Amino acid sequence: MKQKLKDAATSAPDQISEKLRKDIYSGRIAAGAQLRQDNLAERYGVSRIPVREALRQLGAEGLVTFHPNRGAVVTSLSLNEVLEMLDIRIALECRALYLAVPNMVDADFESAAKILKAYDREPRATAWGEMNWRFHSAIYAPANRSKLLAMIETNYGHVGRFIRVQVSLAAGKERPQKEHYQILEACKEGNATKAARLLGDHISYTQKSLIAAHRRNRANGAES
Amino acid sequence: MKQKLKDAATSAPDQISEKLRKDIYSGRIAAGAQLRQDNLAERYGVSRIPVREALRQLGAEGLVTFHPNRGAVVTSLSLNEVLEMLDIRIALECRALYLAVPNMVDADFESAAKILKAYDREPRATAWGEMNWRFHSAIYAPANRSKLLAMIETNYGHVGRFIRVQVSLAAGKERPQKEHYQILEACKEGNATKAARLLGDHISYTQKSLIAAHRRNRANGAES
DNA sequence: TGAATTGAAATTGTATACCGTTCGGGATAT
DNA sequence: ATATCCCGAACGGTATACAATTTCAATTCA
Repeated sequence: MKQKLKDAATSAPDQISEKLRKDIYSGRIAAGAQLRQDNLAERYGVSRIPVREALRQLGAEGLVTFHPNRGAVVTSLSLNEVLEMLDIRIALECRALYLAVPNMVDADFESAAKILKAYDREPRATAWGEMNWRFHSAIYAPANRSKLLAMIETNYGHVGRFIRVQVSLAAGKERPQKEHYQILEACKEGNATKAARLLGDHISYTQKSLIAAHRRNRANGAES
Repeated sequence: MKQKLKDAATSAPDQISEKLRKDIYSGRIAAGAQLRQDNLAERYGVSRIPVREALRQLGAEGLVTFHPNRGAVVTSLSLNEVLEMLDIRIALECRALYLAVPNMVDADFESAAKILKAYDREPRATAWGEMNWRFHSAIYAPANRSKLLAMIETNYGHVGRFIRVQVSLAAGKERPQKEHYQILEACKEGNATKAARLLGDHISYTQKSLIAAHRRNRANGAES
């Protein structure tokens, strides 16, 4: 478990926060988990100082929450908060797509179509999340707005760990894929407004799936 | 210059980052300024450790930029980066307004109108920025999306220090105010789509003003 | 039996000390 | 005069040490 850091390529806090970010995004460190400074310091072979700085960074990104004198835990979001993050996804991604459409060339359509075809052939549900991101980021890339795209990626990663399990199994991939093809078609037509509207509906459907899944859990599982 | 921190209300890094944030937003610490850890530590009566943690937080928010082994400086944005931040403003604020309109009641219209009237009567250009924010945040509030609103506020604050000087003087307040009244009118009609469109045009006009101001500066001032 | 208490271990928070890098100025060489 | 080198001061980065707080279990008291 003890993994050394590369020396001096980037600063220690940055390396640590990057590793933690991945672990949190991927779900290897679950929501609500305590992040003990001593553990992390020993794992990365450093003192607690750079660990604390990494945690502060992640705190500012919203990935971890600080409790005064009680340390940091991986942020855990309520259903309503996840729905709000999806609202933010709608805002950012629709704008990015709207700006991207006028800049798209044939190569962009082809690479996006290629991703969708691979998606069709992919049987493993665990890989769908990655393919979904590859499609979405591919159609936003022509917007050529690095800050906007960075925000989208952060937001997407953050919300991902809460929707992967429930949605990809519950909603399957048929309907999302159909919508992906429709969005790509609107892009080919050069109709930015239509593409953005379809994308909004697409993400909004995720919101509805989440709400439905939550209602189902409430009905089946224990109360609370 | 030495200002003590309140004891233990919130953590020292949080208090320090909050003060620094205000100083940067208000322009009291200019873009590009070096943030010396010793100075800040002495000013706040603490060691460099909590100062460094505060800087890391601000770094994650994009307000300061770290140069390895050379410390932190207040982030400075190019024209294109400011324009991109305004694109993000359009994305987030149009969505917030779109979600807010269906939730608005008469009291919301009245308080927004009151802000606009006070804005009309305000002669000091330095106060316009604050009034502008009061109007904008007032019409987004009924969306009842705390995370979205927090993102909007962060983004607005961040971009503010780059546009205040040039735009408020160059564009005056006549045209923005006219647009504010039009937006409020669309809200009263309950036409969320129209309100969002007008808001997008409103912010987009800021982009155009910035570009024009930049072109003017280029023409008048020194080369580079 | 159960609630309140206390004290030690665990953990966070921060000051101090030390190491490594960067930067600027002066000496030397061309 | 200009360029290069070197050294020392200044500064950033992090390990260590210590102080403060929380936690939890054992103990005491009702």
